[in-house]
Amino acid sequence: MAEQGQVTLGDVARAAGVSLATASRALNGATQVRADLRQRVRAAAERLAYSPNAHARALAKSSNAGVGVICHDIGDPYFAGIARGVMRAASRHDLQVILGSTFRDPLREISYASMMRGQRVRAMLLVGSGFENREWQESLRRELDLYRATGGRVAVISRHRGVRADAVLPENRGGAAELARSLLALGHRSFAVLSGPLSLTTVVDRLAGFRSALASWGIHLLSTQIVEGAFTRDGGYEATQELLRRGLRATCVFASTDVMAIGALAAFREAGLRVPDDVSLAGFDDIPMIRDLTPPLTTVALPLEDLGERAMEMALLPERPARVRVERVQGQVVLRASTGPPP
Amino acid sequence: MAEQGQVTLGDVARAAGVSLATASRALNGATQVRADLRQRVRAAAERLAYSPNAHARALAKSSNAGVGVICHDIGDPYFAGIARGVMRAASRHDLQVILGSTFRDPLREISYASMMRGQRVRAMLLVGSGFENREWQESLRRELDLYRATGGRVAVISRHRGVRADAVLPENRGGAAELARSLLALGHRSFAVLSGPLSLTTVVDRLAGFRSALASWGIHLLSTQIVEGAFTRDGGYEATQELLRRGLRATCVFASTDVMAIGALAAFREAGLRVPDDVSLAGFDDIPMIRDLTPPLTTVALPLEDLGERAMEMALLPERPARVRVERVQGQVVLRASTGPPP
DNA sequence: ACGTTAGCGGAAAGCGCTTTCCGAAAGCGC
DNA sequence: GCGCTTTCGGAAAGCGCTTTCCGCTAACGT
Repeated sequence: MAEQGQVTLGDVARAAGVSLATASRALNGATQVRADLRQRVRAAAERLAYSPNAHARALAKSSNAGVGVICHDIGDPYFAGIARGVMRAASRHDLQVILGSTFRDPLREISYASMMRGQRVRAMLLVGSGFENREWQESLRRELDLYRATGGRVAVISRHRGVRADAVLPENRGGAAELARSLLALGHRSFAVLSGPLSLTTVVDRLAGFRSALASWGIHLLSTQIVEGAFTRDGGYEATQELLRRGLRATCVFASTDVMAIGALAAFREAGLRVPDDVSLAGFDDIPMIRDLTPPLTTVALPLEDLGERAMEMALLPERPARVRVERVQGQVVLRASTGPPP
Repeated sequence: MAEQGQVTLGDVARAAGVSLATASRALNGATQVRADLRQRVRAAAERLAYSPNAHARALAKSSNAGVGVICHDIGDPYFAGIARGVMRAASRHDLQVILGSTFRDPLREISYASMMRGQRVRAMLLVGSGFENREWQESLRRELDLYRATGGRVAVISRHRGVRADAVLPENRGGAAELARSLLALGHRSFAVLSGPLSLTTVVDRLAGFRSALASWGIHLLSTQIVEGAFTRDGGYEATQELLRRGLRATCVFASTDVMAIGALAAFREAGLRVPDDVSLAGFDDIPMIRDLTPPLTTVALPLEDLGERAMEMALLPERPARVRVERVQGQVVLRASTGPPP
């Protein structure tokens, strides 16, 4: 109980009058120990407020009861939703979660990965689209390869050209295409896109899917009608303002993510444009809050919490099979009041 | 590079042709090592893709470069915002973050705390109101005392009767009182409250503050006009429905948190009540999204990200002083369009 | 009642790293 | 040029736990 004092297994053993080895076995319950002894050890441990040193244990067993999770921004509802699923899964497996939030800095992503490798985490989860930059992809891939070489498991959610790993992949292309078809069915023939940073694969895929669906109707996106913005509410807001400055030549706007769409909604409102009467607006992800906007936002729904749970489970599966596993997750188009027929 | 192979400091030392001790010093840079040797060691480490085993290091130094953070629900925007601040601070100090999400289960809270004690984290951060249950408080307090007895530091955000720890305390009472005064100033004289679970100190404080401000105007809350609900959007939604069933006898409704207020807004809309024309609505916290609701929500703004950063910094301060430190954080009443004069 | 087998508990060898303690080598003054 | 101080690098002792290896006791069969 002293400031410096750490109660060790040895102390417990002594207090219980057994050997160190017996104490260890009694507490971990693997091998047989006489019931009364086990009881005595347990009691001693309790009495001394013994707390096994996780590092010593990890070192001795050369395995660790932790997993690492790296995301772009834990404050973003998209990641927060996924993180919730991850926590659930981890808790089921009695694994602690080490969290990294890169704030979209690729360097930080790599440094987190490296730190987690040093921690010898059981598995690593990369959440969110990777960076399109070859150099970083390369660094990250190297880091992950090293990690796997020592038996680590890697899974990713939605991403990462250049990283060969088990993956839970939202159908970004397919979802966006499906959304485009729904919008076409509403009668829209001219579109604009508020795109996230085109350095992210997710963004590229969603744009590609959307575009290809339009193309098969012979509709092309004007380059002036694609505005790139940050992956945030304000990014969407500003991109929309830019779009309006350029002159909106579309009856329907697709934002790469719901978060951006929220910003767009605000910008439209400020500009005096009514959604969906003057312009329709759709997003992607189905983060919880958008149901409560006015109007509620049309989107492609992703089961965020599931995504997290499934990726975690996947990373925890027994042995790495020869081929990477890929679980594709369909997005579900949800038409809400933010989209309607063109004016 | 083999499946099992872990590159150790010994391997690096051998490859560099120096002793193990020298290798350690060369890499950590504390003591003097000849420049050329250090270079050789660095090169060898690089070549072998050496990754220091964090557990071995933690064990040897008996100190760990991690902090633990326990919150109720990482998926909740309130915690997500705080978590963002925490991550920033931790990243500044090169500390890894172990995250626990209790999903409002006190048992899980205690088990996280205990696990983090086992991890010998440098500091522990408890985020979110504590449970009002004496028994849990007691268990948690014991766990934390044990943790501190071995030199651990604890800080809390917003909470925890029974836990004596450095704290960042949002002025829940004061903020709610201030809000009440603003609402009174708008002309309201009859109020209803959508309260979160009364087992949480935060909720109790906010209710008390609100109530006391009313009391000084001689206004009392009818017990039928206080409805308890879960701390979620749906909790707010259902509590509002219950309130309507009981008969709304108020011109203004105060929800303990913004998240609940969002549910309330939906429920009012469904019931055909216009906000703020028929009823005014206010929340607490100022989570980002409520600015974009229709109408934008009046609330008491808390600097969420700051809260996280400050608590983290506080927990990391050099030595524990004799008295616990307390930083009080004022909430700022932000009047938005969800409140107006009574009908 | 004796030999055999099974099973329990103790001693000890690590797990990979840090760090103290020392001896050796190098640099300095007079 | 000799003795002394100063550095620098190596050997070794842990950090707290798990686990193998073994000796011992107890239980069983005939």
